[in-house]
Amino acid sequence: MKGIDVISLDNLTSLHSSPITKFKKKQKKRDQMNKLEDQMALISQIYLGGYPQVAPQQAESKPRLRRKKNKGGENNLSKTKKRKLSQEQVDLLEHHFGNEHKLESERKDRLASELGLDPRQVAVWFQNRRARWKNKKLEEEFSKLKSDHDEIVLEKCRLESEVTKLTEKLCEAKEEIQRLGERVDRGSSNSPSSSLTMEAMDTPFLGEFGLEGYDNVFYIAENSYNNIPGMEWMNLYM
DNA sequence: AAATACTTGTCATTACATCA
DNA sequence: CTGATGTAATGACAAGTATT
Repeated sequence: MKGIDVISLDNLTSLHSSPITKFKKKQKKRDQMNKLEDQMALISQIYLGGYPQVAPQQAESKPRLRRKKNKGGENNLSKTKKRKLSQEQVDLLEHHFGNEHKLESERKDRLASELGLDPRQVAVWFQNRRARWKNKKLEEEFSKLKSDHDEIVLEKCRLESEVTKLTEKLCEAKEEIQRLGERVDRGSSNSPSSSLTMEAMDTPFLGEFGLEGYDNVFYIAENSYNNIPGMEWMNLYM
């Protein structure tokens, strides 16, 4: 039953166009009804035998049979014949698809008669072509996202190794500060008033670890080093 | 305004054609 | 012959619009 709906609807839809006046629409409606009557005749013909809905050019080659939902099964007469479009037909369709992916019914009819195909075939071709185009776009989008992702993962690895290196450097710096502190403490054990403070350590000290110009880095509120991972030790000197 | 009918598009699926 | 692949065709459904 559905197949028949499609057949009759097809000829109705082939007459439809979106932006047209009401008058034209009414006229088209009348034409549609006339066509529908023709279709009813065609449908009864189909029911009586065969499926003669074949485009002019295809008529003498292979008759197209109507497809049945139940595959195989009781009657083998209902086997669909699918006809491959010729290269010229495909080329022209591709050309039109390149210009515009949507197919207005006027263009569909024009193309169909130009190609010697059923308007329904042209519509179906465009539908399938749009689906293929969409798939291709999705694939392209996917591969682009994937390469972006791979790039980001690489960058993450790079940053992680940099963090590791800097952490190591920081440990070394801590140890060095510790050593210096102990040395100063030992040397000045007789004069407690001159213990080592951050004030006493100016840029040349920082420069020892390649931190020239980073004086401001240490302009942090008292005790706030607790909030910085790996910097808690700084509070010892604040 | 609501119900109904119709059109058209998308999506998933089926079935045929072709090729390795 | 057979399985994989491409694609024409089908059917279900949704959304938009016209009609009653």
